[in-house]
Amino acid sequence: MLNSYSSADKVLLAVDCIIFGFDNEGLKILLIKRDFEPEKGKWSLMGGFLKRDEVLDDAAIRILNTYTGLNDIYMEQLYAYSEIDRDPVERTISVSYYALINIENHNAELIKNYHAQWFSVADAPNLIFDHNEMVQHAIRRLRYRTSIKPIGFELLPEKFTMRQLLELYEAILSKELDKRNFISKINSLEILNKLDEKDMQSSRKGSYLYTFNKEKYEEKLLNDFVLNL
Amino acid sequence: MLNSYSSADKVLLAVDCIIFGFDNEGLKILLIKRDFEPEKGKWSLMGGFLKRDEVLDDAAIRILNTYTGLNDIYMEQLYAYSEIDRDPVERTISVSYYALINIENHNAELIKNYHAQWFSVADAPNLIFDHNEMVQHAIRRLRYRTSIKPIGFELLPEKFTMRQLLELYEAILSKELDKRNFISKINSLEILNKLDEKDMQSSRKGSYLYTFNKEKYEEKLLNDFVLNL
DNA sequence: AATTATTAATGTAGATTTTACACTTAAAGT
DNA sequence: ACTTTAAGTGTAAAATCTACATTAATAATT
Repeated sequence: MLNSYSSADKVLLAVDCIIFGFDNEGLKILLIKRDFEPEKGKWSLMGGFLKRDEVLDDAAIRILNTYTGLNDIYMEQLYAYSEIDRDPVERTISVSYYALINIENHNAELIKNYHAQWFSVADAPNLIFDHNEMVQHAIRRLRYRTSIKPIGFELLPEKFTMRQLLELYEAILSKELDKRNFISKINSLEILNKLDEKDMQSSRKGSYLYTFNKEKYEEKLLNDFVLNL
Repeated sequence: MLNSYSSADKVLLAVDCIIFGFDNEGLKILLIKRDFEPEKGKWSLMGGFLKRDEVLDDAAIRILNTYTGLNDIYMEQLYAYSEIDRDPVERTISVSYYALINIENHNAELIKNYHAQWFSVADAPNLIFDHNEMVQHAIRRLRYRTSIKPIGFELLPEKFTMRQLLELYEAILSKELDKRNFISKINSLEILNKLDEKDMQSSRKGSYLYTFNKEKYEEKLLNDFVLNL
């Protein structure tokens, strides 16, 4: 019988999380040093096994929480990896998820509780299993996402300057953008509130701070647009 | 211990295949009438369980072959579905795949061997489990794909008219396209060979037949473009 | 043989969008 | 008051996109 449930093989199903962060040094990913075998001591994505009574989205949230203490992070499913020997211990299929978080808001907790560490995407260490591939895949997805949905709310501090937003986009797309063109394209999305307040850290003149207009931002999350940067 | 392999739950991992076809009536999907419980007799995607020694891509190919006799169909992974009760018999996570095939080349075999049937995407029957959702998801993906990669090679006969190609795009995007603008945009991709031969079925005047330029087509498959139709 | 009917094939002007590019301004520091 | 630094701002040319109508080729009909 082709489709008998009882004769079908069962497998371990893992979830691995790619967490992107951003600070003024650029785009970062969060990695942990494995504290168990195999590959103990090597750098790795945060991963764990799906539980019997759990959906994948929840597993991703739980696993992220386990390793970082982070709560309520919206993660997006990326891809299922199934090479036979991708995990040397036992046949394991892994579904990857990615999320964007703000480094500064969470740094303290991270460092305190776990051997987790932020790395620049550009010079991250070699990772276990197929995790390097997952990261590359996630970056591609993030780039694509940037062209159809707003980005930044999750990655930037609540108040941010236009330069910070520009540099975020430059980091994700890994190319230079024209400042004036960028500003007018971003403004045309109408997702920003310009505050009266200025940030005086970065220059003598100071630069205006912005916040995201949450309603407009979320509307744009639902209704994709096309943004050619 | 957080990550012990031995204590982790194992699950059934299924693969479901969304097969798109195209003929002069529009975009179609291929469905089977389940010949086993649960939901025996209802319409369903072609699905099966991943084997222990098999990667997902191969499982998709095997399952498609099992239900249609089709070989060597390139399928693309779509998404992993994991709602707890999505399959009423047993906890099953399903990874969906989609593919594009040419209806005419394969019809005979299909009908002969299985209770498989083509349905217009527009008026397909209600499907079991979460298969409706999978189909909707696949259509969205197909639309997106159409805007960044060439399409048609897998769906159209070897020789086809510009009108057939136009109607394929219209079916996928479910909107009318301006014929002249379409032609010039497609031509700018430089993936077509115009033959000296004409198809005389469709009109008195006859319309030129085209083939895809395989090299150019495959190059464009690798290097995405932007196609605004 | 001439006429009719049908779909194929083709080009352009105006609107919109994108791109490239440089000077002035505000404020702090000296 | 002078210097320094990054912020802020507009436009003209180029490229792309859109809307749109006539002629051409052939088979079928008379």
